[in-house]
Amino acid sequence: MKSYRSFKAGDVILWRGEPLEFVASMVQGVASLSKTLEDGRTQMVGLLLPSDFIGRPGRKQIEFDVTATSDVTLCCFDRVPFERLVDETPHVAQRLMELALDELDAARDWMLLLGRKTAREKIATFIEMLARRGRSNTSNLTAQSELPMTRDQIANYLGLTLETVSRQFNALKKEGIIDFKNRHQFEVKDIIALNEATGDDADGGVLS
Amino acid sequence: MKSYRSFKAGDVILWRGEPLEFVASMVQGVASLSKTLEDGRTQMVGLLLPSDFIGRPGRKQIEFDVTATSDVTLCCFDRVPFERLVDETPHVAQRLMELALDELDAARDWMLLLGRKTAREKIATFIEMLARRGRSNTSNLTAQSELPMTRDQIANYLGLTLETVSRQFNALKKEGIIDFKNRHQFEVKDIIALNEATGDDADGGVLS
DNA sequence: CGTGTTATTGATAGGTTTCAAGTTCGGTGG
DNA sequence: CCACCGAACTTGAAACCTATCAATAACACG
Repeated sequence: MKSYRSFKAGDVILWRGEPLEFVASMVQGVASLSKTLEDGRTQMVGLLLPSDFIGRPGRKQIEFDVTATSDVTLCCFDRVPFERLVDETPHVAQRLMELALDELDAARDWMLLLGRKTAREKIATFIEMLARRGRSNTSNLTAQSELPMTRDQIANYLGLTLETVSRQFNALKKEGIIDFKNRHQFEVKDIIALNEATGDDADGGVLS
Repeated sequence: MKSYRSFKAGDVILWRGEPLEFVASMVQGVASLSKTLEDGRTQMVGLLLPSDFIGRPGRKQIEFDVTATSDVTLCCFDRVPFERLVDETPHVAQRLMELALDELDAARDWMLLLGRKTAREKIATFIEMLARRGRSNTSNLTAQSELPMTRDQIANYLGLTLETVSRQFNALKKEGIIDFKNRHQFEVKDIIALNEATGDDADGGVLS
């Protein structure tokens, strides 16, 4: 009933519409949920990080593709016994509800970003999000952080083109707000300015 | 524990961050969920129609404003007894989970629209959505439908400006795809063309 | 019938995309 | 170990779409 499965960067984990035979928990790596228009334009509609959950009780299929962004390891459970577990354990059902509501909040934040933010604001928001994670609270927010995707994937996440992503990264670098150790390691040099560049309300209670 | 409350078009039903004292079910009218950036740009992140539910078990506040788009009547329940009900009735908890997952799917469709669709595609998608509702299945999709919001509200829903909304409506009218009886009553004259204008995959199984 | 709100229409400006070269980087095989 | 090769990224110029600004028109309500 429980098993581990691995995927290499770029592998498709689940296709849209495919019958859902298992649910899973992310063990390591980054995966993305994405939707595609008829002519090939795509938009990521979610990001899966370690400890995130794939699958939904009561649904036999999903409306988006799930793709491994980096190498991914999943801990999978057969769907049928899992659903029995959910039915019998109110605590588990409640936890799944929590997760769904968290995802919904995240989706709505992203809708604001996609619909109303400029390219610069989108990039700043994305960087701030990455920098905030890992270094979960007080400790120095200005340390090295990992950029876990290519420019093209970032563009699909932010509703931009890869060229615009590249330009905005380098603009922020030129202004001394961030710096790159290499293409996938960056450091925030000026959190205040970064936060101002997001277009959001001041600090969100994280800055001193 | 149960009561009815009315709001006039434009009234704010709930402010972001306000402690949530009740949950509610929409009885009549249209309400919208929206988020606002520091400088006033706003984006609707959801639409509430009759029978939709407001509130989330286990959460004491919400991360967006809820505003009455038209005159609205709500059927309200005090939060505390409602949560007791949810805890004690697995069937209700399950139903709420369903609703949350439906909202999540809708939010993700909207992310694709906001991130990747052109103004024309956004308008076409919006119109098709309105036309599909009410007339829930087979019966003539090409009847009068109601436009339940102002151009400005539509713009905030689609991530556009009101001028662009107006121009795209009139472009589709000029092409004979839709027609307006007045500013808030329209008719779809050519569903095929409308569907093609959405940018989505063919028909979604609704056309013959 | 005014009067204010909502919608249309036009002209212009601006931000992103698109198209097109280059460049850097990491890995691979000679 | 180094040269090469392809993928990922950067950079530039032009085109295009949408926003912005501004004026007019249509509508709804008293």
